[in-house]
Amino acid sequence: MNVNFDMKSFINNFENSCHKVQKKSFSKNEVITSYIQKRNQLCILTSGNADLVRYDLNGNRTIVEHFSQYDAFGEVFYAVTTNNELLVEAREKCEVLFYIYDDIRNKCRNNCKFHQMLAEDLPELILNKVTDLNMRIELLTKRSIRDKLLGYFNLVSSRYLSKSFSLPFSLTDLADYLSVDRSAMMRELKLLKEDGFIDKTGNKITLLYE
Amino acid sequence: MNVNFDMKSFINNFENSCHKVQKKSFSKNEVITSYIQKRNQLCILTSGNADLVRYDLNGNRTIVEHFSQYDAFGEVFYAVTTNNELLVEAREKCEVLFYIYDDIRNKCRNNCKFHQMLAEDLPELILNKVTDLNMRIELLTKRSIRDKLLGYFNLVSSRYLSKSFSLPFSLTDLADYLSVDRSAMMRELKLLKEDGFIDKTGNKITLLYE
DNA sequence: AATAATTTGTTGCTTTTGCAACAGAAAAAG
DNA sequence: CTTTTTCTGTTGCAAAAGCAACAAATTATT
Repeated sequence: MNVNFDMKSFINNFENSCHKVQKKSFSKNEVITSYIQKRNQLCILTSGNADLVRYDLNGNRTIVEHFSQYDAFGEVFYAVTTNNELLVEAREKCEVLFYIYDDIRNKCRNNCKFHQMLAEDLPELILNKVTDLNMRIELLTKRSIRDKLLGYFNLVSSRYLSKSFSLPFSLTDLADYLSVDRSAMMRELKLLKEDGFIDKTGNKITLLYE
Repeated sequence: MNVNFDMKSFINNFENSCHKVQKKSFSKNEVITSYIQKRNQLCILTSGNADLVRYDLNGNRTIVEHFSQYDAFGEVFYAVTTNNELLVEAREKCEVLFYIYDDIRNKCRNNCKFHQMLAEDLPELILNKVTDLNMRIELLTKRSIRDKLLGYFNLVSSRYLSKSFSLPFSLTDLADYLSVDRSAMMRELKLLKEDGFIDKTGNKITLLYE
């Protein structure tokens, strides 16, 4: 199974091959889409970055997923079971392809290349999503803020193949992503520094262990 | 998109159409499979129930997923990124179909009905898995034990279409599933009773709100 | 360049959660 | 049927996390 599905070349080759696919631009903090109603929509972020965010009744914000270039999102990947608000918000200027589907598995009526390829590669696309979700679950099941932070840093570190990296979002957002209190997280970051596990300057982290 | 993929009739119709598919039995507490090595394996639980369990370095046990009849599992659904032990353990006597694949998207070399159908329905199967994972994430992002319990009870309640239901696993296991300390969870269950939110006799729960 | 808005960093206090330990109930094994 | 094992329910205490509030720094906006 090809786990290295190349969204970039897919987009470049087929983006314009179907007139049903719409491209839209969003500026910072705009809502790209919501998962409240049932929309048969698959979205691909072609530039910028965005978050899938949930606001619960207590006013807590959770960053459910973070999207960067060529990530796919939409209700295809998320059968809505909750009564909470689920929004995709642009973190910066974003370009997004919207693909409205009839039946995700079949080609669209126009029989265009875009849909044909997408239908073919969808299982893989979804499997990648599953991998992300599983990593997220692994993080969230860690019992302490310290373990969540270290778990997250390890992930980012192995993704960038480096012990030094910049966080893809602000510390405020990181707390919402790890689902912990921001000030408690800041305290733990300080302790991690004091205990010699990490170095931290702004949002640049260096892992000092292993 | 047909979200009601019927695994039961799929199994009944095609189980014996491919000699590559193996059926094995397991007794309570036996390890059905592990996710340590890369095995090209998709498993379907045809009877009994089992858990995907992770043991971390601190000795904490987490129930990552709970499987009952006709649930599918295996590394297809879980690109292993962790260095922790990931096991599927039988909770009771289980029967499991093992399907070793070459390429999940293509038919097997024998061109049998089983693989043909499975390849066709796989996207749907995976989407169901994604839904489960998202529900799990929603539970885990809740900030307190109380909210995790209520969130979980709501899920089970809506699945059984009843305010009264038996928990699918023991309270010890529930704590490992919600990723919280058992005694703290027991305390919170008692408080939920005292505060009139739930009724509880053994592992039978009744929701008293709404 | 000046002002407004957001994010970071910090702290004291409160609440929640985890840990350890144990007795009784229930379930499994012999 | 008896013994052993696991699970439930409970508690006191310790540790961790959440909350609230604020100043300083950074980043956007006009």
